[in-house]
Amino acid sequence: MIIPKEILTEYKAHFFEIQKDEYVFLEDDPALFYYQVISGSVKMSSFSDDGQEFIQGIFRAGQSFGEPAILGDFPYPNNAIATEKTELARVPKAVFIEILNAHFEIHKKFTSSLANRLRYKAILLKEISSYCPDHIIITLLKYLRDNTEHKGKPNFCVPYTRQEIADMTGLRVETVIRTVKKLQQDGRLNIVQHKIFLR
Amino acid sequence: MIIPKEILTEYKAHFFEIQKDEYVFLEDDPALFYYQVISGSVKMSSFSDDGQEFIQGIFRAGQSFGEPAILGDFPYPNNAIATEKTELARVPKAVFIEILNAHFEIHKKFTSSLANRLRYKAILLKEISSYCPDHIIITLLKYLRDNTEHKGKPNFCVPYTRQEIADMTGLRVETVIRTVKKLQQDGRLNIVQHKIFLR
DNA sequence: TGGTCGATATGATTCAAATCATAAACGCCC
DNA sequence: GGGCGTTTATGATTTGAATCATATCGACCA
Repeated sequence: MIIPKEILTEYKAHFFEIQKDEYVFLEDDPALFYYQVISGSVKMSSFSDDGQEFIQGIFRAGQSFGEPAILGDFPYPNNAIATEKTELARVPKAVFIEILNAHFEIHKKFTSSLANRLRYKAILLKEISSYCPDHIIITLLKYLRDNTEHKGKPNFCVPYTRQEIADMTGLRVETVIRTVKKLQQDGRLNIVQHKIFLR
Repeated sequence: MIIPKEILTEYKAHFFEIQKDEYVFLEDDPALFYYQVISGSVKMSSFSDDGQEFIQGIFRAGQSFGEPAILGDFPYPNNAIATEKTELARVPKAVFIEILNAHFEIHKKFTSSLANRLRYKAILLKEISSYCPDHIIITLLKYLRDNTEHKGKPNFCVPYTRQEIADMTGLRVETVIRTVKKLQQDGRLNIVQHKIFLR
């Protein structure tokens, strides 16, 4: 919970619910609100001219999204859409800034969170630009294993479909399917009933 | 100047000079210091197994680098190397945090800067993963034009070599050379004495 | 003035991922 | 239980950027 619920309430956050596949905001919308996921999950992605989706991030309970646009003062760079029935809290931009100003430790949590997302993108950028699919996918999966609630737990069950992995890396589904299969044959990951496991 | 010189001095920052091609720190070094460029420039990049360089950023006078590692609490993710004779200021991690705590407006500048770098990487990621070289290069050049001191000035002279553009996008020099030439033929940019111009 | 180095240029060839086509497996709901 | 949509699977073919090879240009300097 990046901003504690008491504080959200104290600053009169608006709590509301949206359905699966409902949009929270669209790419290029002016960034007017800070959003935090209470339950469910929200996907931020955009589409290229030929309709290919690129997933920039998926955010779950306790996480915030869209706040880089507020902090950096630019329009939302992607669409935000609920991937299931989802409960959200939101506060207007000015209130969000006010909260940061009043609570150093919250502000610090946000800079830390931004720094970590930056790291994720830096890793992915380097991978995508200089390695082959198996290296990209293994790096992505290991990053996910080591940077979720799972943290170091053994036998990490990858919570994404092959299509989602494709949409996070820019690879095609068929390539992901083939590569994941090859990685299994090489003993670098396990597949049990189509689910991908990484120790 | 993301942290004003008076404040750097007040907190007893260490000012020093390094020569061209001298390293400031290496990839995976523990992040112990905050660095700010006084004059000159510093390149952050890393190398893939086969020796291909990927440039994550180039930082000039007034800009900071390496602070995401401090703020996000992870090792430096890249090498930092001077691309010319360069003057730097540095303060230890704890002092940096202290400065943020004491000065909300400086802290805010850092969150804003992180958000903007995140935006840059998000744009590049999407481009590299779903578009062809000409689209990637035009998007990169336009971003650079609109997000440097240049801001909107007409006829932006791209301050990078074709090799550097290649190393920022993961394309090969030959591809960049060919693509840039094609873009010129299509009238989407100008080349005068090998220098690339974008209106 | 000639020499060296880094950047730009260009053609020929290769190769791996995208694309296209089609099918099987699974989950879900009426 | 049967039908439908989503996910996974697999083969055949295409394609465009990487790779390899080589040449030219320009700046700097001895």
